[in-house]
Amino acid sequence: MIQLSHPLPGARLRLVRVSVEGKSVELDGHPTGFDVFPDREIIAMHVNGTPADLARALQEDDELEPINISSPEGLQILRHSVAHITAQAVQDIFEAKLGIGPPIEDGFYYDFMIDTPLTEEDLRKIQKRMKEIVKANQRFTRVVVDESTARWQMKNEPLKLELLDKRNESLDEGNVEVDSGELTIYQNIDPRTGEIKWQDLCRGPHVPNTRIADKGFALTRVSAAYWLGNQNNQSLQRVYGTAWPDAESLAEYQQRIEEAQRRDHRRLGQELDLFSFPSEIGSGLPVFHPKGGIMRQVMEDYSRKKHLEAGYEFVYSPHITKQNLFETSGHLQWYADGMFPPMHVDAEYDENGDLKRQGQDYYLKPMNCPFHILIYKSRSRSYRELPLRMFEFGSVYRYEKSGVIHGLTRVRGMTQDDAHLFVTQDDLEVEIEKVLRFVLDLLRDYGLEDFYLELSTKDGGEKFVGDDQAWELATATLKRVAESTGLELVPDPGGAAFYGPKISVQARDAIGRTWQMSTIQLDFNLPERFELEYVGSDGEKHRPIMLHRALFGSIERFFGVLTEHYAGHFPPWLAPVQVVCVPITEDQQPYLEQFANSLRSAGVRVEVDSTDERMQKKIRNHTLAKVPFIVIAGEKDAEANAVSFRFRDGTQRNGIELNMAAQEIVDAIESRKQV
RNA sequence: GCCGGCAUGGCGCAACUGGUAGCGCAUCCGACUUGUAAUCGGAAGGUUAGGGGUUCAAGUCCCCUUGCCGGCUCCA
Repeated sequence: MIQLSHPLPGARLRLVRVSVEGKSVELDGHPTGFDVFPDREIIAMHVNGTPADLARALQEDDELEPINISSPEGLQILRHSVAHITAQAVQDIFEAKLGIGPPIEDGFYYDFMIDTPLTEEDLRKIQKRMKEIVKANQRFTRVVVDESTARWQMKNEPLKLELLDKRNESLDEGNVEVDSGELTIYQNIDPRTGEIKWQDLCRGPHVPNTRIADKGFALTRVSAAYWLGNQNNQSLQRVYGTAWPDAESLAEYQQRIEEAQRRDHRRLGQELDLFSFPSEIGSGLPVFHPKGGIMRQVMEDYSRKKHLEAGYEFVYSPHITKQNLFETSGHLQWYADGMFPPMHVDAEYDENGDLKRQGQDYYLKPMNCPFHILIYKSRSRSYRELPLRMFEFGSVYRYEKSGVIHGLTRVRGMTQDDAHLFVTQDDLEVEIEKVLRFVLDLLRDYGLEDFYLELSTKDGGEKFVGDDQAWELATATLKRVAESTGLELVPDPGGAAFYGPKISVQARDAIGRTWQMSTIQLDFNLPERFELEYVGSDGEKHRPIMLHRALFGSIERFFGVLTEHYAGHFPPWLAPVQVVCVPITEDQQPYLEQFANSLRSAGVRVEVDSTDERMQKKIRNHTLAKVPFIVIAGEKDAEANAVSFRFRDGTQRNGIELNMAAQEIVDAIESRKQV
């Protein structure tokens, strides 16, 4: 047993026995968490499993666990507290009403109702004020209130009053302001005067004082956000910030952001001359330049080869079709908003302007599935030919809302590496398993290694086709297959499309960001709508099950993801230019030309830099262009029948014999390894 | 779609409160011929995204359109 406080001799004691991290402790007087956790790194605690402020008075038999500022929960509390400081600063400077201010990944935000939008300069002012508040070391103080007191205290905060109204209706769990338990207000109190500087309706807990935020925070941006995330509600000003236990962690975070910016595929696409978005063409419609073009070709060719090996058949379909097809498929009912408007053709009018011939509407296709279905339906099918796997690099067009278009990751015109599989109920599980393994293997070949799976299931609601039993069976099958991979499986209840559950493959890139890649989607809907059939061994007609499967999602998006994953340092097999030869003087040019020719005949993408730049400049140019192999030869190399390698990271290897050099380059390309 | 910001030679940027558009890189020409990240000199290149307006005068102020950026909402 540990005695934490030392009572005066002879004083009468009121002893409180609590358990601290499983150890029994006796405390005297009116102890709080501060008595148990004096360490400055401990900013809050769990009391009987519930997070609480350190200032909370301890009760007999309380079980206490510390919350360290650097733990995930501690960081959330810190960030939430800094959100309060932000709000106080904003209200000190502007006439603003409070929205909500929760912690988010790596930071927090706070929403405000404010007449004039905030600017970058305002952000600096707010941050300056925040520093003053931090310095003043205000105490976060929790006050339990009843509803009428809360309403009185928040009488000038219309949005908070709205939250109190909502509390009486139904409350979302995880709401940081109020929950269905007791109502609390957090007051920021000046430690010298005891004056209440600011207060907010809030569930807490919070750090003990503003000083704890110290040097580890920064406001990052302002933007608009809808009140309660509903686009029918008013638009608020959202201030984003980040907060960390110390200045070093903040700097580290800021470096991480900079690193992500350096990797931004939009920037690298420009710098490396891979692709562009000519505004003349239209928003979200990329063109691939020769360097990006060859990369795409390599990516696609490799994918084709693998699909062929895995028993897929290649099909082709047009980019537009008559309206009727998308009526049958249901796309026009469900997704008309996301489709480009129709083009009306073939209508003819006489000289009076009267209709002579009925025209019709054609649509750009947003999906390939109806076309593949028509191929399936082109003749009757036997169970013997199932599973039937149709693959197409299918170009689709979706009318994405203007505000969501983003580089190559969200476009209006894209090419899906799309496959549709028609399977019997009996083959379903085996086939899903095959598809999932195929997908993971192929992604690994492109250099992504770290995956987890997400299982999107239906969650009540009416917007679903197919009977419950079919859903349950399909969901269970997907789950079994997903689990068999041994990868982490994250449930996504309610995430299913209306026509079927799905597994999606999420990949983590080189700097730990996750991207949704492939989806494997079950479809109960389309086989029904198109009345797909096959003849079984029993001679009867049966309905096949359809699987939709996009592997990269879209080539464009995958291209963008790979660009960011590799930061433009593509492995040789993908790099647009694999080798550049740099002669030290003009004299070595023919020597290197010959070497380059031998590589070229082995299929290597190689250039000889015969410009009259100095060789240092050439090395710089090709390093910046992120060419995997720079092959240098001077007089010494030529005499020795050798060349020198220089790599993107600046390392070099000199005097490599010509055949060895060529072999090494070809091997690196063929094995798809990174150099 | 919504809120805010931005748009200047191929690229990256400059031009104070309105006063006749500059720089670096890249490009082209010439000189130099060099062992691992920028040789020197010269030339050419812009109706300041497009359209309209205010003004003696607009890159700069106002309106519309297009595109981009940061978020929100959305993503079959």
